[in-house]
Amino acid sequence: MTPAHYPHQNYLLAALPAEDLERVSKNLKLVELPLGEALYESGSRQRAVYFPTTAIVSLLYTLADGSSVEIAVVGNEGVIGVSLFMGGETTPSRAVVQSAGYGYRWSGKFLKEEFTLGGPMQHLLLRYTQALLTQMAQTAVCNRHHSLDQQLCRWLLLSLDRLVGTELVMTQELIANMLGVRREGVTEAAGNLQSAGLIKYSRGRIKVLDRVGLEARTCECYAVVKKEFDRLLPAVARTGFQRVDVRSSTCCSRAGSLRACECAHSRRAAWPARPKSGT
Amino acid sequence: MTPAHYPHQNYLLAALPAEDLERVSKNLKLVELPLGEALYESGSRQRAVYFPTTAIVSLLYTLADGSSVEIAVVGNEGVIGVSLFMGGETTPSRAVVQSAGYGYRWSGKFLKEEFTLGGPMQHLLLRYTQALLTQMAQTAVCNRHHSLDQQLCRWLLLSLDRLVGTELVMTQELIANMLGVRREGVTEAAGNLQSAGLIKYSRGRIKVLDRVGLEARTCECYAVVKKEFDRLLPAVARTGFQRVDVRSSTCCSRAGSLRACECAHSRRAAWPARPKSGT
DNA sequence: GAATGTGTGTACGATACCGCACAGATCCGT
DNA sequence: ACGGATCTGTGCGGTATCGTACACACATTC
Repeated sequence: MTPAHYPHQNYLLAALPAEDLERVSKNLKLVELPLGEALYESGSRQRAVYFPTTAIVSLLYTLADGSSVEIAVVGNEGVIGVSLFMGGETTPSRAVVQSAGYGYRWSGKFLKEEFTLGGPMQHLLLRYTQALLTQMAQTAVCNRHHSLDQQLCRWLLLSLDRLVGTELVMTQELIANMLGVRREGVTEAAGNLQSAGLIKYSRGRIKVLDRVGLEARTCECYAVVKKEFDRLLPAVARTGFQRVDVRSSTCCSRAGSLRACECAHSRRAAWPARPKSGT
Repeated sequence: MTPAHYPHQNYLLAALPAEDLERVSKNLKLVELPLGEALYESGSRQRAVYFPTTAIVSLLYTLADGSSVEIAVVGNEGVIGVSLFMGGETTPSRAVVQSAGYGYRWSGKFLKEEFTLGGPMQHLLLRYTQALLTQMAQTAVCNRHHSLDQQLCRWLLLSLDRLVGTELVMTQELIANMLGVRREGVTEAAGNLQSAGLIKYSRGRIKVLDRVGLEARTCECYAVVKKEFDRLLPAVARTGFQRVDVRSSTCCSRAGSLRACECAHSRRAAWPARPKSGT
């Protein structure tokens, strides 16, 4: 069971028109992204962008005292390294693989060439960046106003949306680093969710039992971010999917939204894994 | 004493090469931006971008329960309405004038035309957007990790950098809304700063007495954001200033950085008002 | 100079999270 | 089976901020 890899497992790449994807694909290189690997460090010059397919990457900021906070999370809906096309070349934050998997590496040289064409790729990258902007803004909001319980729900949902299945491999210690809180705080919050029957925790594995329950318990921040991603990057199923070997069946063709169907034939219908229930 | 207004009072516009600024200026419209005016509301379609000259604008997010948080602050170093060229047209946040003044309005139609040219204006707008990204990220960090005292210092400094002079007109109530805390909390924090001799407070007027002291007392977030703005938008003095009636004197010509000189001839050397002392 | 409104200072219990310390539980290599 | 490492649970005092309530200071108007 060695799963095949395709560029269109990343939604941004999948959203490209056929000819653009073909041109771009020539320079994409499939890379493994092991847990903990840093795709770039604070202030270091970035040489390439990464389009995750099965990996999840956190954008982290590390403070002078060593503590850290997650600024945003990127999975197969996005790209790591926006500063390359935004023009800054570096950022003060780091990008660390939070969940091991694969992704496509695209050299900065080719990226910039493609970007200056002003075509669909530029358009997609900029819209994605706006979505990222929203995610960061909402992280700021959430950090200020919401309880750790709520933030943990939000974080679980954001991760879940970028994964296959309902299990995440992640210690409480790591989650604490992401959320910028104590490990004990996460233990307590996770305990609350577990008693409520929403998740099942065991030594670095979190099984989500009741996604709808999580959505009910989280703050508005999750929905705001998700809605904005859906709004800004809606064209995926229309433009990309049907051309590359995923047959357009009824459930998929009606998409017009990043929201994927849950039917079995889709190699990755993970982001988002399900329609949002509440709002 | 009616001060004259020029597009190049905004640093982004000032950074444009002569011919570009000339072309762009034709469609710029000077507008007054009174305190409290909303340049756009959450989710509403934006029709134009604004380049503040003397006004300061806050990007605010308002929660379902009515409380609000400032996501970022924009003055004469930037532009309001990035979603217009990023492609989203709207954002979940609002833009509210925090300090009355003037700015230039640029219709979305002309903006998009100019943007697609891929020239200096596109370049500048994207780099500015990256700086904005950093500011938002750092706001998230700060909200998580730093004390209200520190955050107030950061906020005062960010505002001060975008103003002429050392006095801000702003009630504690409003500051509390920006920082997303109670008004009483601001009273206490401001009291601390006042006892320390750093500021003087009186009924909606804050006079900054010791800027260096504020910088010493604030968290690293301020310096990170400022440094990133300086790094991303350094070319102002080189490209823009010398052509438009500000003579390039020794102190200004060596700039190569947004950091303006403090000599008297500069119409607005307010952002940043002074070299940062610490770090 | 009295009345009203707006802005600021203070007080006090409640609470969420912190920092630390340590115990129990599970996993892994030998 | 054992020992060590890693992960999770719990307890406790400390602290920053919250929510609420209210008194005071200053400005404007009549």
